[in-house]
Amino acid sequence: MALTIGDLGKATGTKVETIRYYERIGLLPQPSRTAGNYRAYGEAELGRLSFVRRARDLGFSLDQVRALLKLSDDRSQDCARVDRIASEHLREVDRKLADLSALRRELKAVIDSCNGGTVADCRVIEALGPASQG
Amino acid sequence: MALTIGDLGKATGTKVETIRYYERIGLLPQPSRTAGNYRAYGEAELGRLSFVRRARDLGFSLDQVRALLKLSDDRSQDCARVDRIASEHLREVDRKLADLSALRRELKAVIDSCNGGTVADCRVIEALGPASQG
DNA sequence: ATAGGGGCTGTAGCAGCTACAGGGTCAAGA
DNA sequence: TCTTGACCCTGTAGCTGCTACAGCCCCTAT
Repeated sequence: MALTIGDLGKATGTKVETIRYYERIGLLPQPSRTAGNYRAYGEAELGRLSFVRRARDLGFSLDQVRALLKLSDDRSQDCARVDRIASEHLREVDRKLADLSALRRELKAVIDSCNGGTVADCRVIEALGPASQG
Repeated sequence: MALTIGDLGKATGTKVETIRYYERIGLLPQPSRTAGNYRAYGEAELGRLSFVRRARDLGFSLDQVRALLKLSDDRSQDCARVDRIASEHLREVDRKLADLSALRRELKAVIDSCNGGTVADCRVIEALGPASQG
């Protein structure tokens, strides 16, 4: 019935080392141990790790995940605090998207300017050079 | 005429520690030194660091920058190799953009589902939970 | 002479893992 | 029963790309 760390990893798509890492930094509680000192997990731990994985997949930082876990542990708390964390994360994602697409535009322009001679005439190298800072 | 490391940093918008770091990892050559063991930079180094900065701003990894620098040093090389590095980077950027906007969509959906009760009814927490994996 | 603002080296820290080394444990097969 | 091999354990070091010290030296101005 109890899951080994390997089982838990397979069930959640998490590497064993990562699970131990999460435990070490206090994101996951220390599980009980078998006689042979193996970690033994149950449904609760599976749920918690799934939560962590899902939040990580949505791009939350480990600190944010920690905060979300804490909030989710106290079911009577105001949902607004959860919303605040998520919304701030969304704003950050939007910032990253904007930055990345600006970068993409610029990179594309540099690449497109290349007409394929030697490096001496290469627009990519030239675009990176000090003379073309502006 | 020679620039100190601080001058070079100001001229390129790079922190002094970062310049020393680039030197340590071999991205910048070791500059000559003054009698008092200060690094002394000239125009060449300024150009090289500007190149690095610009490439970094375009999201190239340090390894990619290293490769680009090597290519740009040999002006007779085929431009195609430069293009290949840049194009691969572009593809990577496109992948990241796609991932990030998928993530954004999902995150937005989770947030929008919140109607603001307690955590017990919070859709955000629920969406993160193990029951909603699919 | 001294105070400050730089410079120098070397090392440790950040996120978020990942990858060992060097051992112990456990179930299955010969 | 013994042994093989897959798994588990701890602890530590590595990855990217910096950043931030500590503890020192140098140079200029007053």
